Parts: sequence; structure tokens; C-alpha cells
Amino acid sequence: MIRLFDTARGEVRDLSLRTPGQVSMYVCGPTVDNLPHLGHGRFTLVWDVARRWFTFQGLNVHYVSNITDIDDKIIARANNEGRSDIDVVTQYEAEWWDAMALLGVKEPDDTPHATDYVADMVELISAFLERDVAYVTSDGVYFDVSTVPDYGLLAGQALDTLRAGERVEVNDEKRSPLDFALWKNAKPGEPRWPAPFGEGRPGWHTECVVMSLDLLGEGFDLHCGGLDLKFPHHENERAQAEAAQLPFARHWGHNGWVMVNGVKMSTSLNNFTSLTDLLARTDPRAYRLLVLRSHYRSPIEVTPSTIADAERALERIDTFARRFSLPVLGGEAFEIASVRAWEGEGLELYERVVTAMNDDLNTPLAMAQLFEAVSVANAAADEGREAPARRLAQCVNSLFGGMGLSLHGRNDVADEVSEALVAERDAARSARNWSEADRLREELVKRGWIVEDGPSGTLIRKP
RNA sequence: GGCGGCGUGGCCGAGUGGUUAGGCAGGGGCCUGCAAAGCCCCGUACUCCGGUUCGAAUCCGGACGCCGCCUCCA
Repeated sequence: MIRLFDTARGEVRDLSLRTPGQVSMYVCGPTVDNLPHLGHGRFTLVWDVARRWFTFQGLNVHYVSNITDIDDKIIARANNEGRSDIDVVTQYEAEWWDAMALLGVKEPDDTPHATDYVADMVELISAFLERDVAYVTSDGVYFDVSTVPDYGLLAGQALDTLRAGERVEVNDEKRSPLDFALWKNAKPGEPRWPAPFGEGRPGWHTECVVMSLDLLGEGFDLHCGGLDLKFPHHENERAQAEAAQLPFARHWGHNGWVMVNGVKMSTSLNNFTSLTDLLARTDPRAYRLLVLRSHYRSPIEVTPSTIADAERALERIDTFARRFSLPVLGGEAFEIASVRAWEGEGLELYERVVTAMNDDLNTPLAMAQLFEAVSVANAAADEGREAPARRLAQCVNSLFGGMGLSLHGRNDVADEVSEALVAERDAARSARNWSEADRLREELVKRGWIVEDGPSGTLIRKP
């Protein structure tokens, strides 16, 4: 049984599925107005790992994650840069998918775009107006949060205490500062869609509720996103579903954020590091490993030092994969790996990892167990017990794969000249001509190889 | 003001009552022509003060410190 923390209840509980064997999950995606930053990288990795793990456990996952392609920030950038909003969206959505591909984040089964759902949103907003849970002001349509009795459930606060901390409000036409925009009237030159209550564009909170219900249906299983979406975004989605009397998410999952020198990384603080930059200069798997080595609900620091730490840990398991000539898993192979026959030490490892993962995705504990198994297999091989070591190594590889981490086990193919140098060096070593062997090693290093002596002679690989 | 989270060894980071977390870095050793890799061993821990208990990082009370949400944000 998989257990997960449910924000709505404030506790870890069994993942109770609408349809046994099938998981429907919606992960709030990005607004494509800028390059993705490390925080985007984290949430996509966290929920990618969850998705892969569910799949690994034999569940059939329907994973939906949206692209918000209409938003104030998009319009602002377009205006500032003298471009069309479509131009901005096209560029940054492409950047988004490039980053996701590098990170090894599996593509969602569905990727709804907000602009494809405007008509549905208009319909929902009209219904809210008819039922008097929304009202029209001079700049748009607002949702009246006081009509939802348990508003504040996800925030863990009642309406009145939320209001107590309200900040300066600019729009005095709103009945409550907590009321949120369902629809924003278009100003001159802004993108617009027709609606009975005036041309304009939808509010952010309405997009996700419409798209998630359309693609996953009522009472879908899991709604996820960064902790900062808990309130007000997810609260407001939930409020709309309540108002529409549509059963909504059965579970709410929120991941912790990325910190910078102890302070949250965020768009508004402008203290973010672009994910695109990070991926250009480091092995993307290092970020996945860094994310896996801390609990998904904890904050993480992503610094040159923590990334370097993860890169060295990665070298350890890559070396391990090379030692046992483990196949490089990726794509479909990750899932195929899950159906292997688990037995002996591999089965014990599998069970420990499953226990950790099914307990609210305790990936750091799972990582610890896998690294432990790496040592065990290495030690066994050192003692000459090759076959059991190899079997355990294959289990380790499959389990890392179950979390989307592929080990790079292959030795690189050498060019003819390098092959010749390797052969010469082996000859020199056989002749115990150490100075010549050392000279040839230098030659190979100069050609960009890492040189190691294995049982069968010189091994070379690229860094 | 309300609500929530956190404080573990040089660094990162698990762990809800007794049993090895793990990684990275450091020291010693084995192996190796040397190197690399690997293996073995080692040290420095649980913010502080009380309490409960045979026994607490783990439970209770208090103090101090840090962070977040109540505004757009993954």
C-alpha cells in the first residue's frame, strides 16, 4: 500500500484510488513567460519520480500537466520586448520542453494549454454568475469565497483568520480581499476571448480546475504542485469545484521548494537560477540525484557545492555500472525493468526500497539502501563472487531506473589510434616496462581519456 | 496577529524510544609496478534547559534561532 502526505488532511495516509490499479494525477505546470528555474526543475522531478514509482509498482498512471500560455506576465514581457504574446509563449514553451527532456522528465500523457479551454472556462464562470457565487466588477469577474463554507481547508485556516493577515488591497470593488479573479477584462491591445460578461481572458485559478476535470474526470486521485501553490491557487481551484458541486482531487501533494542561501527561490524575489543554465553545465542526472537524496516535502539548497556532491556520488554509481556492464536504462526500459524476477539479496533490497518509497516517497532512505547495495555488490565481486554480485547489481540498476535515474555503464568506443595506444600499453605492462606504460598512459590522457587498469588490461573512457 | 515547517557529525541528508542510515569530504589500512577504482577501519552528531523512562536525536514542557504561507510564485 502506497502512503502519501495529503495536504487537505495534514497527514500521511493511504493513497486511496478512484479506480483500483489506476492513478489519475494532475500536476500544475509552468507559466511560459521566462526560462524555467530550479524550482520548476524540482517539482517536475519530484512528481516524475512519483509517477515512475507508481508505474514501477504496477499502477496505470494517467499524468496530466498543463501549460499556462495566457497570463499577465506573458503579456507584460510581450509588451516590454515589442513582441506578440504568442511569440513569447512559443519560445519559452520550447525552452521548457528542452529542459524537461534533459532532466529525463517523462512527457505528460496530456498537456492541456489554457488557451484551448477558454470556452469551457467561460461556461463555468457564467454558471457561477447565475448561481450568484461570482460577481462582476469594472475590471472583471470575481469569485465570492464566502460562498464556500470550508474555504481555507488547504491553508489550514478559516476565512476570518486568513483575512486577518490580508495585505494592502488595491481593488475596493471586491467584496472580500480574498475574492479572486475568474476573468480579467481586456485592456486595449491585450489578447482577448469573447464572453457574455465582456471580452477578456481567464484567471489562472480557473484554468486548472477546468482542465483537470476535463481530462481526468470528477474525483481524480492526486493534485500536485509546489508548496507555494497550496494557497491560494489550489485553495481557489478547490473552491470552484465545490461551488460547481463537482468532486475534486482525492489527495493533495505539495513539494518543498528550492532555497537560495536560506531564502526561498522565487520569481518575485528574482533570486532564481535558470534550470536551462544549470543543465548546460552539469550532468542533469546530478540534479535528479540531489532531489532524490532529500525528502520531497523538505526544502533543498541547490548550490555549486551540493551539485558537486551529487556529481561525485553519481560517479560512484556510474563506475559501479561500468564494473558490472549494466545496461543503460531509459525510456520504456525503466518500466520493463520492474518486471524482473526479484530473488535473494536482490529481493531483500527490493523490499526495503519498496517499504521506503511507499512510505510517503522516502527517496533518501531508498537511495541509502541502494548505495549500501552498491558496496555489498562491490565487496562480493572483490571476493570473487561474481555471479551473485552481478545479480544484485542488476537489481540496483532496475531500482534506480524505477526512479528515473539511469546509470551510465558503457565504456566509450575508442578511435583506432587510441586503441593502438591501449594495445602498446598493455604490451609494455606485460614486459614490465613501467616507464613506457606510464608514458602511454599520459598519451591517452592527453587524448581526453580516463585510464584505468582492470583485470584484463587497460580500460579507457571519456570523463 | 493567525497558521505551518525546521534546527542531526566538516558539508548534504535519513531516522518517532534501545539495534550501521547513506553520500561527499578528511585520516589510516588492504589491493595495485604506480595511479585510478574497489574493499576494510576511524573520528567529530543530534540548538539549549528541564521532565517522563531502566533507556530519548526520537515523547512532554519551556527557551533560543531560522524559514515559509496569509500577495504573483513550482
